[in-house]
Parts: sequence; C-alpha cells; structure tokens
Amino acid sequence: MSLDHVPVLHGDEELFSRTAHLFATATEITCAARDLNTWAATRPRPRDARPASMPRLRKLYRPEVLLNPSMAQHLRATAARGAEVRITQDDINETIIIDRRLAILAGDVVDGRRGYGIVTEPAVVQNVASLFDAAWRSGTDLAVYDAQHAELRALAPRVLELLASGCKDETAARTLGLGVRTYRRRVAELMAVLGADSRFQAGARARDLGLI
Amino acid sequence: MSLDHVPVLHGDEELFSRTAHLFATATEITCAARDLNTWAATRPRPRDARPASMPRLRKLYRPEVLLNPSMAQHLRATAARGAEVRITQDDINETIIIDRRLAILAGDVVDGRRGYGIVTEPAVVQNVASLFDAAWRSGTDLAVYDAQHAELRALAPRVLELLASGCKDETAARTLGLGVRTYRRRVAELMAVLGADSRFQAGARARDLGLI
DNA sequence: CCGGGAATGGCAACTTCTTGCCGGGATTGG
DNA sequence: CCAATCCCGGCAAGAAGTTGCCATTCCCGG
Repeated sequence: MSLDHVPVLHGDEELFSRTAHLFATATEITCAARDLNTWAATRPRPRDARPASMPRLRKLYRPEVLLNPSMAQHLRATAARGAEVRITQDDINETIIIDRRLAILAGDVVDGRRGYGIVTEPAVVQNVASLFDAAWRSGTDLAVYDAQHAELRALAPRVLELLASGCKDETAARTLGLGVRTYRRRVAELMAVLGADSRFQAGARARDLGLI
Repeated sequence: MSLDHVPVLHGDEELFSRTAHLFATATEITCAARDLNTWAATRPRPRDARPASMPRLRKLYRPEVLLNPSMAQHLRATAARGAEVRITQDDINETIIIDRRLAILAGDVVDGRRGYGIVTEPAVVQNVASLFDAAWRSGTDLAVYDAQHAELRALAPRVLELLASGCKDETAARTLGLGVRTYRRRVAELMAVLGADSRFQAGARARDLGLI
C-alpha cells in the first residue's frame, strides 16, 4: 500500500469545484465536523430543489456547534430537510465519506486555505468509515440533545460574555441574578459542551467558534 | 455639529481604494491598533520605493502584537524603515489620523467586513488626535519594550500551547522543565501582556491573535 | 391535593491559581 | 575575587474555582 499518494486539494473553492460531481451522484454521504467552518457554512445547500434522488445524509457534530444560534438553526434546517444529525462528545476528525468508497479528510489551514486529503484506497476508506460509525453510534440525535440542553443555550451567551469580561464568578452570578453555585454549574456545563478542561481552553474554544 | 454624517466604508478593499490618495500625499500619519488584522497586515507596504516624501509615521500598538513572531517581525521592519513604533498598555481604539485633519476609526466587523468611519470634522479629529497623543506619550519605544520582554516571548508559544492543552500548572511546569512558581510567573506575565484578567479572557484573546 | 423530578442555591471540603517573600545559584561589572 | 543583580523555585497565605450534598421550591401528572 503506497502511503505517499493522497491527493490534497487546497481551499474550499477547489474542493467544491473538484468534488461537486461526486456529491451530485452520491447515494450516501456521511459528514463529521467540529464546527461549521469546514463544510456546511460555505456551502449552504448544493441544490435543494433536487428531492428526487435524495441521498442518505448523516451528519455528526460536536455539541459546541449548537452554542452558535445560527449554526444551530442551520443544523435544524438540515435535519428538517431529511438529513440525520447527531451530536457526539467524541473528539472527531473532520471527514466526509461518500458511498463508503471515498473519504475527504480535512487537514490543517495553510495560508488561509484548508487542505483536503482525498482518499480512495478501499481499505483506508473502510477504516475511516468504521471510525465514523463508532462515533455515530455514540452520538445523540439532534432533536434529543437539543431538548436536553435548551436551558443551557438560553443562558450561554450571557455567561460567555461575563466570562470574557474577566469578572469573578461572584460578580457574574449577581449580574445574572443567580447564586454562585448555579452560575458555576452553568460554567461547568458550558465547559463540558466545549470539551474544555480549563477556563483558558474554554476561552480559546469559545473565541474559535465565534461565540464571543 | 451633525453627528449623523459619518461616512462608513466597508471592508479593507474599499478602505484602501478610497483612501489610497490620502496616504500618498500625507506628511504625517499616526496609527493605533490592538492587532495587525486591521491595518498593516493586509497592506504590507504601500510602495516602499518612495523615500522621497516619506511622511512622519507613528504607530502605536498593544503589547500582545509582539507575541506573534510574524507580527513582531513586521513591526521591527516597519521601524527599520523609519517609522516610530511604540507599545502601550492603554486600551486603545483602532484609529488612523492623517495630517491631524482626518481620522479613520475602525468599527465592528459585520458580515466579515470591518466598518471604517471617516471623520473630517476638525473638532472631532482634534479630539481623537489628543487621545492618541496621550496614549503615545504613555507608550514605550518598540526597541526598548522588545529588549525588556525578550525572554518572555521565547517561552510564550510553549506556555500558550500548554495552557491551550488544558493541563494543570504542575504538569505544564514539569513539561517545560520549570518550577511551578516560575511557570506561574510566565503565565502571569503573559496575561499582563494580553491585558487579561482571567485565564478565560487570556484564552479568548490568545486565540483572537492567532497565537494558538 | 399529593408524590416525583428538576432546578436552585447555601454549605463545605478540596483543588487550583495567585502572589509576596526569601534564600540560593548564575551572571556581570568592577 | 567581590558585590550587585537577576532569575529561579520552594513555601505559604489567601483568593478563586470545582463539586458533592442536601434542603427548599416549583412544576406536573396523577
């Protein structure tokens, strides 16, 4: 197996222009992402007046995407159009798998363009698909997760703002009219959703997601 | 004085195309910024083969820009080309003042484009210029500041990485081969440079500056 | 009206961070 | 070589954040 032959596309435009025909003919698309910067945001919907050969769409995201109202709304709309959307706590890699025969792996951003590795080697694609399946099984359906965390998201923007302002928990809690214990509960939940072990990490991630 | 007539340009391209002639004929330009995303980064140098009518250039930045090696290098190069560069702890607004007659005030980012307010009203421009002067006087010359904080910047990237990894101070210190006390000194210095009161804020700001 | 479940917030024990203090080792200038 | 200085890192007191526990309250379905 030659490991040195993985074509890499640079930037979203190149990705879209070179892979559009694959999406057009696909019957099963699975998609995993840590945020919406990668796939969906820049490609709102390929062509939503094409319900004839609607492929099976499975989308797997990390919970923090739901903290961004517009991202959350986008996902709900996607689900409403027939896609299966799940949320997982797993530390997933950003991946698209088409018909279990081709995988697109998002890489690092270089010079403002993200690299996308195109994998066709069947054995590798199968492995990637297995990893996806495992994460998929561990995921929660969007609607369920959504309901469970409704009250968190209601408060999250203000909590984030207060955290970003640098004030102490005591101050922030009073500002929100909450007890310190409850405020800290919200912060802890927020950090769990962000997958952050420390407040520093939470701050970085929140900024990353454009939540502050 | 009518407050409702401040022309606003949207996005860097529009700003550059509409104000290029102003920069070309200016004899004194002052520039304040919290980071290099606003002015300098996207406009490396207007035309550096034009030393004939070199205007007086004063640039004032917040210390955290120096944490980014490429930003720091850019500033040093700017200073080497004859600009006066200072560092201030003040919470400055992003501003350009041309010949003390026109001020360009950076505003918020909307739809990915930053708004730039163009102010020509003499009284307002004078006020803005006074604010700038005050901050300028409180600033430290780049070379001096640079020397004072050399050893911090050497360690900063690794400290930031460890903070971003979410590990405890104990772990991070040992990873760096430092005592916990020293590691915490570095973190405190870093937070001071970032102007952060909490680690959450520091994380957000670090991410903001692209330091992690 | 009553019992169950969920959210709240006070309490408290612990952990983690923050900082001043200070002695010891390295560096530098005389 | 000595002294001044700087940086390091242990110590410790105190502040801030983390979490389990639990009584109280509210809401809801029975």
